[in-house]
Amino acid sequence: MTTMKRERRKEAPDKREEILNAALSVFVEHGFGASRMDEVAKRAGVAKGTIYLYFPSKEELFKGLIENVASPPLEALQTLVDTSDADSEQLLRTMFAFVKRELLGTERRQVIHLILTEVHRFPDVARFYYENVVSRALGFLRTIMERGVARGEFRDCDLVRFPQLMAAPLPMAVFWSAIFEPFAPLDVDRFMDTHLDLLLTKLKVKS
Amino acid sequence: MTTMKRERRKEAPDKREEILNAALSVFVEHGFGASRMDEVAKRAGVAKGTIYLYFPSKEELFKGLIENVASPPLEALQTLVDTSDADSEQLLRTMFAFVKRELLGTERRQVIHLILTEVHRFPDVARFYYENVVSRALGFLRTIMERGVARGEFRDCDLVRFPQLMAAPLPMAVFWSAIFEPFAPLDVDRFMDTHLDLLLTKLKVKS
Amino acid sequence: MTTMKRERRKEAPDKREEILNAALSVFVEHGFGASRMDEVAKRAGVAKGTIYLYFPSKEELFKGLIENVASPPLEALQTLVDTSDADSEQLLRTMFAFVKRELLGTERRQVIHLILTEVHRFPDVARFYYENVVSRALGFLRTIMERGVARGEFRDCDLVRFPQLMAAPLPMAVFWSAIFEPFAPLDVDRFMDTHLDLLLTKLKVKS
Amino acid sequence: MTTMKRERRKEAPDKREEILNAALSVFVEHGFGASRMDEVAKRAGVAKGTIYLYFPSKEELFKGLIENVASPPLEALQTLVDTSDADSEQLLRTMFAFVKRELLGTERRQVIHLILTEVHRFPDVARFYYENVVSRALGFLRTIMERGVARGEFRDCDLVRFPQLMAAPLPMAVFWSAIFEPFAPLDVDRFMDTHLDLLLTKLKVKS
DNA sequence: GATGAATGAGCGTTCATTCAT
DNA sequence: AATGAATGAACGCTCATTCAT
Repeated sequence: MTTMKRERRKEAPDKREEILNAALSVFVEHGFGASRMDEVAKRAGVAKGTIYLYFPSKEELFKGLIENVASPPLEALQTLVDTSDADSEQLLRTMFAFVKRELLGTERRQVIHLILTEVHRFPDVARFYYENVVSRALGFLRTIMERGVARGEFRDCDLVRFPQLMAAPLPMAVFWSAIFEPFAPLDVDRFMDTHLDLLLTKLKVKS
Repeated sequence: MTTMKRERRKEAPDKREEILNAALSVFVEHGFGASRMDEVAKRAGVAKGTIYLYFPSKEELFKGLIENVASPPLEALQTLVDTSDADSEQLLRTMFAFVKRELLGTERRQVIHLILTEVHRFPDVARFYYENVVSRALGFLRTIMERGVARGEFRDCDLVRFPQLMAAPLPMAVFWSAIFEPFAPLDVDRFMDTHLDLLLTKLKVKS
Repeated sequence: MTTMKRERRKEAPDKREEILNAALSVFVEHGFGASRMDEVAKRAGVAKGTIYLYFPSKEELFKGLIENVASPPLEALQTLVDTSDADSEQLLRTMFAFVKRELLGTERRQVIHLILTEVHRFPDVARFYYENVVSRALGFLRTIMERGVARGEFRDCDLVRFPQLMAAPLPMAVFWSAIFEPFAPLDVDRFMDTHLDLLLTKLKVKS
Repeated sequence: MTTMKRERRKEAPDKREEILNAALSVFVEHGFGASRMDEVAKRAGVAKGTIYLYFPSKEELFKGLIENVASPPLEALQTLVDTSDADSEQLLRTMFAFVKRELLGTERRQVIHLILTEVHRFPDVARFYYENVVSRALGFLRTIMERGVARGEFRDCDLVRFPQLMAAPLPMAVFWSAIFEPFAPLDVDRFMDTHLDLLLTKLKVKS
């Protein structure tokens, strides 16, 4: 009856979002298969059935989670690639900085690990992830390279056909952090920098 | 009933080994969570209960299995690195050929995938793996590079400090094959060649 | 808010009736157990909660519904039996024609099926049904027969004591249609005609 | 250690049979849909999972139950029809006596009711029931009639084409017993006798 | 009265593990 | 040692019912 009666309402943090956050933490902690909807519900502060008002199944919840986590950085990258007027080297440097900061430097790193370890048993999700995330991200890399070649800033080489090679340190870093970090830490920043240097050495050499 | 006690062990084609082999194939096919002890038993040709005479639980079976599958390729690499009298570039090329043929070109690729996807749930296995497999393999790479630099064949660069970078395409290729192959195939051989070319461009440039 | 109290009831096209109609169609389609209140609400054009303003539970909704669906055909039969001046055979033929046309030839067939399959779970509905529907309908048959015997048109036989026998093809036809129709269709019209012929053969034989 | 240690073993009443009996009593009591596997297990004196060692699903358990209940009388009828050397009227009388005694006079009556009320939601089971029970039983009736006609004992009439008509009192009796028995009992024996008389009146008249 | 988001008990099914033989 | 029938806890999902608005 007082004005504070329901603190929840003040924030009204979108129940869907709450569920996604809860799912994120539970899935990251236990993996998708070992996570129980009961626990997602408990952490989200809702009843089990409520989850199913927002997501038709556990698998769709997983998809929603992927989308939720991947969208902001993808949009940011899209904007970067579309609007930057820097030269290609600078653009690539900016992109690597972004990946270090936004992907490897946040909990998103764990989500990538989650996806990579769980997705193979759900072909449906795998396809979704490929089409909505992976191919878009690789497309950005390919665009940068093709543009660099067209402008005469980059050398034309097989890297253009294998953007996966430019992205290869990402899974390595993600897995290393998730598995070996406690006893064999990796300086992810310098690791990425070294890779960037490797790429630029190739791309900038006059052929 | 008692005088036969010793002979029995001789005849048995090592039931423990049979179970481990069966487990390997089942786990590779379905992953840890989705594998059923029933199927392991069936493939091993034993009763379900028998597995529990050799391994106290499904987890221990997995651990026992995973600690036993990396030795042969490592021995081959050890020999290669120790005995080759080729120049450093040639040695690196031989090593890449070996990885393409023995790791990525066989079912071992799926074993690597299995390990990468499941090992984070077994920290002690992770440690075992790091110490006995990963650090040894990375050590080979580091050795080749250091030797190359010492001989003046390779340029001294940060790659020496990040052998993980030379190995980064391995997890990428393994995951790509396991997850996206059906709808976005990757030419793993050319993928690895391109990476090798990338490395050599860096290592061979006169600074 | 209060002066409108009476008018509301006038405008509303009897929401209770809407719900009952919706419930009838849903229950007929799926049976009691498989019917969802959600769908009843949707077909009635009301919110789920609204149903509970008119019926305290799904069971009571079903009971309210089932007690209200048998009257019109009974009134028609009542009129038929009371006013017809045809001879007894003709009256019986008219009655069978009515049953074929009005019960077996319309969706009412499915309503009968619904009642027969679900009523055993609601003993008070069963009693209501016996007293208000079944015994009345059987009474018509008995009346026709007794009158036929009294007039010397029908032979006096045990059929008079078992009007259920004259009605027995009804449940058979209803169930056959509901269960076996797709792979073993029954020509219900000729089925009923054959039964009528059977009855008349008995009733008209000079003893 | 004593000889009585496990009384269970003495009877060893076939766990599958125990489960079927339990299922019979539970399904008859609550209907198929409302029955819980938990309760079947409890009444069978086994764990829930044990049921699934014998039946792959609740629906298959239902099928097993139907088969189990229907087989013995069907075999008996088969033998009767195949081996009897009585005349057709006598054979029909024997058959009706059998139905009265073995179907309507035992718990099988309730199983028939169960099937008729539940089967329409499981097209699979419906087909199974039609093919394994209904069409066989109707086949017996048709055989008797055709044989009777061929021998000149029965009149050739539409009854031959509608054996369902000869069986029509069965669902009527089953439902009456299940629904109205408490307040309007039906003398099922005389009911069936009257029907038989009705049939014979038709079949024996010289056309 | 009317709404519909939220609830949570309930169910069929699975499968790692046990244990009497 | 070896078996495999039996166990029962666990889980994803449903849906009748409630209740704050």
